[in-house]
Amino acid sequence: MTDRRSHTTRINRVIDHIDAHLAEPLGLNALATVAHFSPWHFHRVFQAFTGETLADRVRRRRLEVAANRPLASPRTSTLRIALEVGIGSAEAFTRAFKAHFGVTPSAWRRGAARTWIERQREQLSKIHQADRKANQAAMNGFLEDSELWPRRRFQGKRGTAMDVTIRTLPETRVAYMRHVGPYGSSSITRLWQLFAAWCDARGLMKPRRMMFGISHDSPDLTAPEQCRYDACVQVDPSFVAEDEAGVQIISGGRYACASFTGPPSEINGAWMRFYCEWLPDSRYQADDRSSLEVYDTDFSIDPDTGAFTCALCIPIRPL
DNA sequence: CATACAACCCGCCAAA
DNA sequence: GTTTTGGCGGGTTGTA
Repeated sequence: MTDRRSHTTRINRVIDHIDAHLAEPLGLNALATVAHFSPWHFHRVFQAFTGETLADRVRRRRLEVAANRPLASPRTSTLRIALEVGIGSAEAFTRAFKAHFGVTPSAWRRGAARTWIERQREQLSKIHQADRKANQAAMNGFLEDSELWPRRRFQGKRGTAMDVTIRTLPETRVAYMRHVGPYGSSSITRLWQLFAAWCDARGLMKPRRMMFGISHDSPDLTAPEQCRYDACVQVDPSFVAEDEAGVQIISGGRYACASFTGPPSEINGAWMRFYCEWLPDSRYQADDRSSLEVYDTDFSIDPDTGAFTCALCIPIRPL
């Protein structure tokens, strides 16, 4: 139990390291070094913690990133894509890809991706359906329990046309607690509740700080149970990671930002509209950095509806 | 926490 | 020319 928590930071560091160094060799020995475990012990701990083997994890991430790429730039060869994500040959790529997604990379490009994505979205909406009550309950619990957030009533202004601005966000050091599971579910509300208490105990709530929600995975490609979400608070360089929470750097750079106002149950729909309606018609494409929810220092919650305002930010580069 | 061993997978050559 | 499949040796991985 406490064992599990003391390992959380080290395992998460490895997981983040994998994503940040996909193109490089990621063998057991190298990653065990990152985690400060002996290779043998590390293998066991990692598997117990994540449910998948280290090599499986590395391969899965490489394939997911690769699968995302040809959608944006169909011109680059599959070999090049394979090399960019750290798979050493076209043959290995084809085989691994087919084993994971059920189709060859070229078939994926010619439309198979669509059906995969639709299946993912169906799956997720079923999860949301089943989770509706729990989500409501979590929100109520959150509102009753927490005096940490300022209250403010929002007038009934529903989101109509989303206005999007391109912003350059600074690199930001944050402390975070991670949840792995379907996006938009009640667990994430509970994560924030937990995280707010954790922050408050360390004086990170009283003078308000920038806070962030990070979505590391694309819910269209990654299985719902494997999607990572981090609740984050900005911290000074002197702040060190503690058991339950790690420290990471949010990449700066260009983001497309849309304002969202509403209860947590609606944020997933807003993300979908942003990605499906705005992004394809824009002059930008998403890059490999993670999507962010940005909660400004004037953050507040409507005590009746649970509505709040935040910015949804997609990392972008020009087409 | 270590060793030892079998299975698996990557990387390479060839070819459809 | 690019992508996929098959076969194969050898290194890595997973587990007893």
